[in-house]
Amino acid sequence: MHDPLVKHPGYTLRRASGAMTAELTQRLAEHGVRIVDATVLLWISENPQVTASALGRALDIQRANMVPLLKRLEDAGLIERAPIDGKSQGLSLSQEGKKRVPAIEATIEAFEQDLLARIPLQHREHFMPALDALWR
Amino acid sequence: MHDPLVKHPGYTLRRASGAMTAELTQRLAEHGVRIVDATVLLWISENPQVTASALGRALDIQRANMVPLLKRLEDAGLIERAPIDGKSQGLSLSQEGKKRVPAIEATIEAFEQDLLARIPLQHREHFMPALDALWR
DNA sequence: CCGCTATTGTTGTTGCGTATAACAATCCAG
DNA sequence: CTGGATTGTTATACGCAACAACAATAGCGG
Repeated sequence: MHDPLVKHPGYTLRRASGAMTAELTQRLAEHGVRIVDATVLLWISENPQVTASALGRALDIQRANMVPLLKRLEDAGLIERAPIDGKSQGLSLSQEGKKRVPAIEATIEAFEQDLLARIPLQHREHFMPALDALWR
Repeated sequence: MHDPLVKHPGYTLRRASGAMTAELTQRLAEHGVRIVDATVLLWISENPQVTASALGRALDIQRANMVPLLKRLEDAGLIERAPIDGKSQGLSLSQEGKKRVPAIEATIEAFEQDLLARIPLQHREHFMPALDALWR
């Protein structure tokens, strides 16, 4: 069977991304969070009192899609909202959030390490710069 | 605003993949096909009389999800099915399909070129091998 | 040749991520 | 003070992938 896609960086990029996403999803499931959740939690952890809009802009998530996401994290008791003014609200980790985020962060960190480790040494250092060039 | 994700290859991979996917989606929309459609069309073009199951295995698409996909391509008059035996059917491009696939292929090829061109020269040759290591 | 297992195509349903349009309330700059 | 921009929110839709189940058929071992 002849494979017309082997040499296509676009297709390969999508496949690699899918595979990695699936694996990280599974690893994070043990903490009861999705990838997006973890990403948001990390961001809030590093930037307390961010606004939902600013968070969405930073992670390229539509304001509208932020709503159920944050509600989920709030219902899980991981984040808290505090009104900044009449229309904005600052997001921060709850006590429970602060307790659980480190483990989530460690999981992600371990994943990133494993990911890099799979790339042959001579290509490894070129990986991030190449990817960065594609969207930044 | 501090960004805790800059150095994460996993996150960057997902972002880059998303950005590229969005762009290719838009380019292919002018031909009235989605990315998956185009991928399937190319594969059928290179492997006439493939079976739906084999196609699914090659592209990692569930047999079940193949159904609406192929129906869409058939309704669009791009592919044809011919029974091989009582339970399998061979897929091939229709006349219309053969007429339109080259333009689709050219679009993809141009996209892949543009994608590679965005990667700084010194990293470019390392891109595919690195990606391949992540899922093959 | 028969029977059992594997395969094929299909249906239905679900989840996740993302996109768009619209709206009320609020902020802010001129 | 007013008008335009911003914020959070609702509702809705699309694209892709996943799972379970099923009938029909193929193909192999005995």
